[in-house]
Amino acid sequence: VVTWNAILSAYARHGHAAKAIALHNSMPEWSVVTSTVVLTAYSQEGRINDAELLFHRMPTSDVVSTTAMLSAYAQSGHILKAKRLFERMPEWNLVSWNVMLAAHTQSFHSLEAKSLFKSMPVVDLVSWNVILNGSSLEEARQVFEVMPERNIVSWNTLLSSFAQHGHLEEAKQIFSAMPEHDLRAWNSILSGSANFENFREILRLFGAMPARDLISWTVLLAANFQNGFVDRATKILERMEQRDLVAWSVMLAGLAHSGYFHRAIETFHSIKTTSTPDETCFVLALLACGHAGRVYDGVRCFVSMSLDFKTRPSKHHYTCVVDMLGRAGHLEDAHDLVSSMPFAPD
RNA sequence: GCCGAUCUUGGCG
Repeated sequence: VVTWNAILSAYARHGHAAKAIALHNSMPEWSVVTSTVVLTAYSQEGRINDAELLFHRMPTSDVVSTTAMLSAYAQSGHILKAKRLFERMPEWNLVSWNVMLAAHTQSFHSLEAKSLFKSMPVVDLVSWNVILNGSSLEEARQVFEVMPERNIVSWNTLLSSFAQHGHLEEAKQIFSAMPEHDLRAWNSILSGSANFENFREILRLFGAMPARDLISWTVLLAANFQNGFVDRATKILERMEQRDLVAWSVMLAGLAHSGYFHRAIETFHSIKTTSTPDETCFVLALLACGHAGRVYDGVRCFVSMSLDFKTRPSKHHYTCVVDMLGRAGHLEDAHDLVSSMPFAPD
């Protein structure tokens, strides 16, 4: 079991949560550790219901598995469930406290986070990093100064706060002051520049990077679209050695944003041949169909979501289709869809 | 003694 678990967690840790989930069925024996790894994998895949089901079916649970469930709730935005579980836990440790802390900052409840932080029996560097991450720009500087120690995560957190808000001068100062630069740091600066600086600067940074990963390439792809270089962007995507759904949706969004609705729809069809589109891809495809006036394709896409891909259409998807039908003058169909959808119309 | 949970980078909203 120990060996199997090690393999499972190796998959999960390298971003292959789906493989870990698939693999665990063929294991001869299970332990709490197995369930915890799979629970975390479900959470990474956004399958919160499966995580919950697994958790409730576990023959035994301990602090670690309960904390994993807590984290799954927190990451999926179920803060109330997280709170309830936290209160019912038989024992707490530093990690479970940190998870609750992060649950609050991720929901922007910074006051609650602060009071929780103050009430914690012990705090460590992770707790400080969570607080740093939940701080406003002005506070972040102070928190960073006051922290008893800092690591690369602290530096990256500070850096990305400034970079994401367009304070690039300060971000660059922080970058130069950092003891070391990992890919995350480079990517933070790159994406900050992509959103707030001119295109030459992005190219310069991209060229200056000691290494590039899928995220770096995706940022470059998006930057090309933002600057109107549609053909360059297309070539970049073709030459990327890996493409995930984020890269594909940047492509879809970029094409649609530039008015190439038909090319976006073609792209969507080619995505389907190699991967399972996620909710964002479907939204973008439906929007493209709507703008291109391709009602038939849009409806087919919408139907195939649940039929072929087992993806439950969200309210957002319904809105796209209703909008598409409305624009095309199919008012009755639009109305029928609104009355048949499992959401309250808004 | 060995395997599992928490913090930092890219897409639509």
